[in-house]
Amino acid sequence: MHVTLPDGKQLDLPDGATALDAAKAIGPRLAQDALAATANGELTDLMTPLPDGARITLVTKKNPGDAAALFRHSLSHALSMAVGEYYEAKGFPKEAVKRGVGPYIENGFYQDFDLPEPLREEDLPEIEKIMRDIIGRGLDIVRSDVGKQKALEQFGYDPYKVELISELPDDEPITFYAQGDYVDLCRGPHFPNTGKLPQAFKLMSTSGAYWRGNEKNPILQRVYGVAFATQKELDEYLRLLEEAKRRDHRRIGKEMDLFFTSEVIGPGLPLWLPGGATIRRELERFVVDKELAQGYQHVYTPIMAKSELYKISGHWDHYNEDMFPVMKMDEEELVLRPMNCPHHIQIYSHKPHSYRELPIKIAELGMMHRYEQSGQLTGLSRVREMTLNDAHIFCRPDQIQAELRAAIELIQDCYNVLGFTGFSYRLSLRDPNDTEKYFQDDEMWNSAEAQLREGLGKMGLEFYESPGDAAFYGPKVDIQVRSALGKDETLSTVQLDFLLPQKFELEYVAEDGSRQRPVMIHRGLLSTMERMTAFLIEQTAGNFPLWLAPRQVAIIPIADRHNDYAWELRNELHAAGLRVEVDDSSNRMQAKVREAELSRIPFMLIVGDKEQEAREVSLRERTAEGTQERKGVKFDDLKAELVKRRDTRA
RNA sequence: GCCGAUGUAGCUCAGUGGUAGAGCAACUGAUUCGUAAUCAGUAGGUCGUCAGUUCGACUCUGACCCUCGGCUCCA
Repeated sequence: MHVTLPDGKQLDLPDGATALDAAKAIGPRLAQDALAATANGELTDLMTPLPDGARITLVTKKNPGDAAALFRHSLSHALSMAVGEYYEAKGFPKEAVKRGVGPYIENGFYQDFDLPEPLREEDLPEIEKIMRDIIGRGLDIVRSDVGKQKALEQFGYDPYKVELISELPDDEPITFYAQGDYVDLCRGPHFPNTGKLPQAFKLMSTSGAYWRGNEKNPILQRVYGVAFATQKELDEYLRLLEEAKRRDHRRIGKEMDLFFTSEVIGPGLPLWLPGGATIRRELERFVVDKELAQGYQHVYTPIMAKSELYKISGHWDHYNEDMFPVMKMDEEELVLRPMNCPHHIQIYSHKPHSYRELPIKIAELGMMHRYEQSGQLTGLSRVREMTLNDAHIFCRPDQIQAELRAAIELIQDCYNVLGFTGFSYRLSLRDPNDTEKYFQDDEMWNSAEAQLREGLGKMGLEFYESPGDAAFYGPKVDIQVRSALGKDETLSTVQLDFLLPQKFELEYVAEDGSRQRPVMIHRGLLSTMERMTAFLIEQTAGNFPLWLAPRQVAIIPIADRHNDYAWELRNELHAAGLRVEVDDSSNRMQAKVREAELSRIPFMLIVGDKEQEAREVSLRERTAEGTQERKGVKFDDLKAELVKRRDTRA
């Protein structure tokens, strides 16, 4: 056989040769340095026979390519081996430790175990020590092929391995990887020797995980680790985690007195304190004004309805279990609404409509309730009562494209003001094989999906398709916004729906007097007020722009004799609608500055003798670049500037 | 919901069976100060809830509740 090297040279090798053989043929130095290889662009290891005629490259420290995937995977084996030794040292037989899967993941790896006694977090440093020892031992990682029968015998004690092996084809050899006396079923690829694994890893946490992700299966204990090629990268990653903690909206929400939950009121039911309520009110004003300007009509509809309504819409079939249980009143069954659309549909069908009226855009800050699983609740981002910035556009089929464009442009416009720059468009389609989730009407789906694709194309937007992410009633354009921590979150969505108008038999009178069926576009802009607020807190780390800041201006008199002047300025700013306070405590000015900084108040007006005399202030402003000081600023100019900044939401 | 961890003053946390402590915040007094902490004093807790063990429980046991991490990456 032969292989082709990156420089185009051909290398003749004996049949069944591995990448290590190839490296040896090139030179002993390379054979020493090689960590892995690629064959025809795919990552493989040094122990696996190469396909004849493959184009190969060798992975080394200097040419690492995707080596991280390999060493993370090999580290999960080291973890697996270490846990085995840990329990053996405790006196358990080797067979007492059973193993689920142990793949590499983004930034690291995990391994699932079924253990004779649970592993606690404080055991992790000890396990980590054994792992480092295993690396130190410099064990060769050896690949071997075994027949299915023999594999079943070897792992007879481990029901999970037996299950996995049983599902493999009978006639193909089954691959094992061994290091020292530890052997595991694995398709690889792996590093050639434990001694080449990086030491820049850390075991992070343990948790429960169902065998094969199915909650009907037994629960295994999962150990998570992170791993990088260099200590520097690991440190950087750990720093990022610290940063995430620092920005966590639950932490900042507490520090800034924005919201809380009460055990007496119930989990997932947040209470908005005055500060959080201010942010929310500003956001609501902002978005409602935008919508009104775009021809949306705002309504209020009840937060409950007869369960019958959701049976018609189809929500009942799909989300029954995620709704609060029905309340029986007299002869009626009521539910808290999990969605606003059926209510807006009632508004539409309240009276007949002419084609001339369309599009009709019904909007609401609509409160909804969903019975989220208790383990899913988090701060403001996953709650059981939420207010959705929701709208439903009822239009003629010939208006779809214009309405799609208008909806997406409105979203872009709002993102611009909110300072969201990193976002992408996801076209969420149905999974045609999932007959359970999606209503069955190929023609309707094809047509709706084609309309969305056309709309995105016409706007020249880049997008990616995601089958299986559509709503049960139709496909959608989801706008994924990159969070401060680099995770994509779906905030806005535009969904095309031919189904609900049919289910509720919606109509309009066409030009020729015939009855026609309108199309619905479901449009979420700012998501729920809860989620958007959480997102903004993390985005800004609590350092809100002036218009959103719960506390906008702090006036700091240097000594008591400046208090009157401070209050005079405060009253003027307050009259101009700014959220302003005077710190007339007996603290020293430095302490007052510190208090205002810690409270994340964007503007501090410091006033002493000089300022008072000239009706000036000394300004300390928090900017993206850091603290900025401006001395001798005319108060009237500053007031105009603040009002302007607030009004333009700059 | 499931696995694991956690719960002590408003906040951050200490306290390994003998009636609970610190710093910050609060309150009182003194201080009047030029861009991130002035000093002194006072007050503040049915130690998540309920039961049990014990002469005695914040501490040990059990149940429940809240919160946190995970259950999405599949040999």
